[in-house]
Amino acid sequence: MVSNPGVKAERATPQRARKDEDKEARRRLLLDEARALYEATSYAEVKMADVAERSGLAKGTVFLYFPTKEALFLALLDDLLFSWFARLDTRLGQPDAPWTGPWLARTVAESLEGETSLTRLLAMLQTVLEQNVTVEQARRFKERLLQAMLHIGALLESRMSFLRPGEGPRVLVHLHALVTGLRQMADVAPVAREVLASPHMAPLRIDFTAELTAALTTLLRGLEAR
Amino acid sequence: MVSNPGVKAERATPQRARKDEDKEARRRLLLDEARALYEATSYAEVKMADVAERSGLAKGTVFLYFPTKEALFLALLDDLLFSWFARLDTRLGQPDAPWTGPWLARTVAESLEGETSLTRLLAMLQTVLEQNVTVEQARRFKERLLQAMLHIGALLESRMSFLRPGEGPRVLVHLHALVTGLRQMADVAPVAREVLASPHMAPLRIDFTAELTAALTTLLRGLEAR
DNA sequence: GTCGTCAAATGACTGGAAGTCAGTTTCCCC
DNA sequence: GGGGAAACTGACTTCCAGTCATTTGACGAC
Repeated sequence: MVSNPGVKAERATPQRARKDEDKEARRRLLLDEARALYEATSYAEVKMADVAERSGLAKGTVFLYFPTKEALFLALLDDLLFSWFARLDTRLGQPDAPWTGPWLARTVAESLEGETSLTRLLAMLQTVLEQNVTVEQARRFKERLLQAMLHIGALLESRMSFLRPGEGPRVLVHLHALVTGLRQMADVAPVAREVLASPHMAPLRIDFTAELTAALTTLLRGLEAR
Repeated sequence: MVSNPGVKAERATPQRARKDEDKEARRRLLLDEARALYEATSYAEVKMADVAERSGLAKGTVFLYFPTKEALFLALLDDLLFSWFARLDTRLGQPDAPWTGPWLARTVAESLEGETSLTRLLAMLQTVLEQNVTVEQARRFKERLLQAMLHIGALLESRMSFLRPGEGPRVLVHLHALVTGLRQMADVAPVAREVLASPHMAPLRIDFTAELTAALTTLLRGLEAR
């Protein structure tokens, strides 16, 4: 790779990332390429060598930035999850928000609409991603997750009067469970997709957004009706 | 392995399983050993070679009974799931059953109490187990799952008057989602267990049975309160 | 400008597990 | 008791995550 002397590259990352800034850019590049591959296939089908190739780097280099494949994908999940939390936070902050159960359910479900990568990764968090990762990385992730859940949980409690103290985060735990579980059922392996195509299988075909909205609405109604 | 001529073995499986009956016994043996290993460790840590060794067979033999590791564990899940369905069915058939929401929630949650293997496997169904399995095996599994859900779903509808037509199976879908999601959160990787031990992490520590009972009760109350 | 240094990058190599298959052995039936 | 079908075996292949000795480019010192 030879730099072109005629054109002044605009903040192109050099061949060697020495500054923290460039390292960060390289890290991002790897996450983006990993995500692109993951969206096109599945976790098992994404090879570290492919991530490297797409990024224009050698395989060994990927392992300088992420010690294991699981660490790479946990970092990706981290990224997607907390940027989603931030977006949800913004949406919930709208001044004209009605704060009814159905509204909240719809808002949450819709905010997860294009977030397939996020919810798919979330469904693998404990069974796959946390299996081969340093305690430190796991801690940082859980710590941030806790922060976010306490923050949003407190917001829920302050706005929805039927929630008792401590129930905000709890609702989020149930939400997390529903998201994880419904994504599993909705986002089905190619093999199973074929199987589910036949008409009588309809009850097992899940529309993620619709089902999440329904379940969450019901759950909130159940809390309100005590 | 030499058979002892002095003792007449009681229905011992011969070295070669030629009768269907003996093949079935061998299949069971493999499933049991796989389960034992899985309960002691995790999916990734169970090696096909270990399953073979524990069963007193060669590695190649395991692959005569199950074409892939995923197929072996999907068969195990199949076993556990449908025997659980049968037990649940029995429990629900008790003549003195009160058929209230909280009762149903408790009954279901309690029936899943010692079933950690079942729920752990369920949480991996789509993300891992269906990834490397024949269409045929996937079809048989889904087909049986559908049967069971329609059966139990119909039972729920007939006993709980607030359920509208078609909502029985739907409740089961949400139940499945909750089970899957809560098991993920409750049954945590060793790394994460250490992380979650600190006191301020309490909101992220989940008691599976308690949380499932709570969520399911709320969900049913929400349906009743329409 | 160029030279020395050192961290970044490389890619051939290792280890380990799933899955294969040609050869071996058992046991059923004639 | 012997012939043959098929169950079983385990060395071998393949594939991929992860390693590490070596190479190379960026940058500061002069």
